[in-house]
This record gives sequence, structure tokens and C-alpha cells, in this order.
Amino acid sequence: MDDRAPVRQPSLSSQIVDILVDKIRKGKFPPDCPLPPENQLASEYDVSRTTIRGAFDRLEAMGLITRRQGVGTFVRRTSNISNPLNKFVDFYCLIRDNGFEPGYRQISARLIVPPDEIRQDLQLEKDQLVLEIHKVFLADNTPIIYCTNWLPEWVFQDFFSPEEILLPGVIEPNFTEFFEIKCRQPLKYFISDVRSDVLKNCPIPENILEMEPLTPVLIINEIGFNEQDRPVIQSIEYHPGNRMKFQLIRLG
Amino acid sequence: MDDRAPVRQPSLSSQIVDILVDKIRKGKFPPDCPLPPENQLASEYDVSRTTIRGAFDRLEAMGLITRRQGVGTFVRRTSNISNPLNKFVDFYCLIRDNGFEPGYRQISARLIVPPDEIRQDLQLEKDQLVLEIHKVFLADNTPIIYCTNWLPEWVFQDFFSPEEILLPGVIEPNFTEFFEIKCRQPLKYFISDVRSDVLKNCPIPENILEMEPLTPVLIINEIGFNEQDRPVIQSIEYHPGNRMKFQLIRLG
DNA sequence: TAGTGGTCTAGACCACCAC
DNA sequence: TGGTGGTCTAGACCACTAC
Repeated sequence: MDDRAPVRQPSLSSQIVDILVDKIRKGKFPPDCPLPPENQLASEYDVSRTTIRGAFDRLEAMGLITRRQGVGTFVRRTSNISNPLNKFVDFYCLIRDNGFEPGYRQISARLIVPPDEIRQDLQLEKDQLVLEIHKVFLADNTPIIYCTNWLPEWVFQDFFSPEEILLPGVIEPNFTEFFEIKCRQPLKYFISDVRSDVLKNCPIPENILEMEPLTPVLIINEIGFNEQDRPVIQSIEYHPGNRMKFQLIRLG
Repeated sequence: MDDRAPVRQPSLSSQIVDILVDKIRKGKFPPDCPLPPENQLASEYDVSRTTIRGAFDRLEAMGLITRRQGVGTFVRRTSNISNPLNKFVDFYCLIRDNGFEPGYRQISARLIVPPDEIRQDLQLEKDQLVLEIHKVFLADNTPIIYCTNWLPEWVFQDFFSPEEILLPGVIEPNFTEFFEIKCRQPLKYFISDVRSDVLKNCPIPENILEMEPLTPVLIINEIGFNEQDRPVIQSIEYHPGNRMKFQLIRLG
């Protein structure tokens, strides 16, 4: 089997997005600053205005810019904070991007027959196994996320032996890369639901987090899908004590 | 002053969105069903393929459809549930759309000098007043949302007297309509942050909700902006007991 | 190979805003 | 009035999937 992944040129629109994100993050376009007009950017990068507008659409959805008809396109004042709930990001990167020293500990990993609910969510047949992983992420050596993943065996069995897959460091710390590159199953989207609870009601081993049993916890339960809309992972994330800010742009 | 609002034809793209949402909701295109190809829809509705694709972009962001290159566009299996966190919806409609009998009670309303934090969030000068409203939404006569709003006086003072604005039924139950039609300040987007806590830590009068002090609460704190990106409302919503499902699509 | 969605273009016209 | 973003078109080519 040829192991080379096909190298594909990102779309012009994506390249424009990357360029502009970079310029905004580096302060070349500070908050409240008007971006150059669409037509100017189009000729500057030698693409059509449609392509620029496509890039702007995505920057707007990311919350980086806002557009005013007849006036211009502006960098949003709040653009630098943001831990966007509407986008999926590796926790490891997330923690680092928020200015903390990221850490990762795998609590356990095993191949199991899944509980019925997980089996249904992952659309599996009765005899299919899943990998269950419990793990913790740290920020400056303090645990801030407890997380359980379930991965169907079919996702990884062509690329990893049952022993290999159990090792820490195989899936994390680059979760999305594990799926995209190592398993050839890029994650297309997650369907998540968000709820609230207290720590003592969460199935987390007591000695892991060392927090008050009544600490409030934000819980995100999500199913991730591949390009063919087949579920490839279920994940429950416990965020105790509101140490992270979850931000979100809601449109009318 | 002329009180007629300008009647504007919604864009072709929006009309296509409405048509398709309607057909999906009514089961004309059931879950997993392929939608007609883009070219076919384009000629069917006598618009360009670009226009159809614009509509599909929005349906995809709403989580109603998913697209597979080389295969087709499909109605998502989970399309009917959804209480989308990434979209702003009137609570009254939300409760009704989830199959409950909606109710609304205004606890209090008064014009005040805002606390510093609110004043800053709403970008107000020292001497400007805000309307502070406490309210509760009911589903089948049970309180399920406690909510506090702060509205700058400049938003409504041209359209309501200081006495009128305090009356219940002026702002709710159609929140978005109040802003868009009564105040000529359509809401463009909200910046929200989501966190978790327990009821006893929330500034909610005890006799209102009648729940355990340790009930987990999902808290959404958000600032709403008008078309000119000026903040026109701050709102804190307390959702106790996870009676509502908050769903979300997260993209890579 | 035929048909699908993904990207891109060049150009047009409109609505809105500031001057 | 000129410049901005918002919408739309007709057509082209590509990448991917199924057969």
C-alpha cells in the first residue's frame, strides 16, 4: 500500500483565510481596523472578488471580522480572546493557545464491547468492539479537562495493532491528526450537546481532579463524523470549575 | 416621521432556504434522503447554481443537510431535534417548538444607573441609564429559564416613554421583533459565553424556581449587537436542571 | 464514463453610507 | 456622487464517486 498521502493545494479561498488570520493575529490589522476593500484585496492577491468574499464569510463565522454594508469590513474588537465552542480544536493546542503549559495523561485504555447506547450512537453491529480511553488534560500541571473517548475498532484496525493502539501518545496530543493522517478518516464535524452538572455526579475517579464534589462542571457530549457522515468517535468532556472560557457567536 | 418599514424582497437565496427548510420539516425530504442535484434545483427554481449553493451553505451551517462530493446532498438524520446553540431564537418560540406550552412572567423592570461592568460591556457613558428586567419563562407552567436583561436607554427612548417600557408584554414575548420593528435596531449577532454553576450561587430570588439549591445550572452570558456593531443588550440566562437540550454543530 | 459537488472567474446590478 | 459591501449570473474546470 502506498503510504504517501496525496498532497493537495489548499483552495485559494483557504489560503486567503490563512493569510488574513495571520495578519490579524500578528496585529497587522488591529481590532476595529478596517480591512482593505474586497476589490482591492481581489486585485492584490490576483483572485476574483468572489474568492475574497468566500474567505470573508469564513472569517466572519470565526468571529474575527464584521461587515457593514456601504462602510467596510472591520476586525472585531474581541477577536483575540476566543475559545470558540462552534469550532473543534485539539485540547492540547487550545490550552497552549490560552497561554498555559499543556499536559496530557492517559488514565486507561482498553478494547471493550460497547454499552448499548454507545453502540447505537456509533452505528455499530452487535459484535463490533470499541476502544475506550479515559484521559486528563492539564494546564500548568493542574487538571482541567477529564475526557472519555470511544472509537470503533474499524477506524484504526488497518493501521494499528490491538497492542499499539493502547499506548499513550498514539492518539493524543494531536487528536485531529490521528484521525486525518494516521487513520485516513478526517473529522468533518461533531454533533454536540452541552449540559451542566456537579462533579460528584460525574463518573470521574476521585483522585484525579482533586476538587470539591460540588464543583460545577460543564459537560460536552459529542459524536464526530467522517467525510462519509459515518460516526468515528464519541466523546464526553468534563470541564470542571469554569477554568476555561467557552465563547460562541450566535447569529439571528 | 413615516412609520412604514421598508418592505424588502428577501434574497433569492433566503427564499430557497425557506422553501427547503419547509420541505425538510414537513417530511417531503425525510432524513437520509438525497436532495435534488444543485443543477436541477437551479433550473427548477430558475436561479443560478451559485444561488442554490448559497442556500445549501446556510442549510449546512444550520445542521439540516450534509454534502458529499461526487455523491450528493443529504438530509441529516438528526435534523428534527436541535435547539441550536449557535443560533439565536426567542425563548417563547423555542419552548413552543419543543412541544411545550410557553409562558412568560416579568419579575421586575426598572431604569437604573448600570453597574460598571454592565456599563462597559454596553459601551455607555457615565450618565446613561439602562433598563434592567428580570423575567422567567415557563414550559407547561413550570419555570425553566430565569433571565436578566439590560438595555441602554438610547435603544428605546425614541419609541417608548419611561412608563411604557416598564410594562410586561412590551419586550416579550417577541424579543427579536421588539428590537427589529419597535426600536429599529435589528439584532445582528450575540457574543456569548457559556459556563456551569449550581442554583444557590445564582442571583435568582428563592421563591421563583422552587428547585434544589444544588441543581446544576447552565449559564449563558451574552451581549447583542446591532447592524452597526453597537451593543444594544446584555443578557444573562440561567437554565437550571438541564431541562432543555442545547445542541451544537462543531466544525473542524 | 457520467454525474455529483467544489472552486473560481468576470462581470453586472443593487443597497447603503459618507461626503 | 463615489466607494463600499450584498446579491446574482453564466460558464468553466476540477475532484470525487459510482457504475
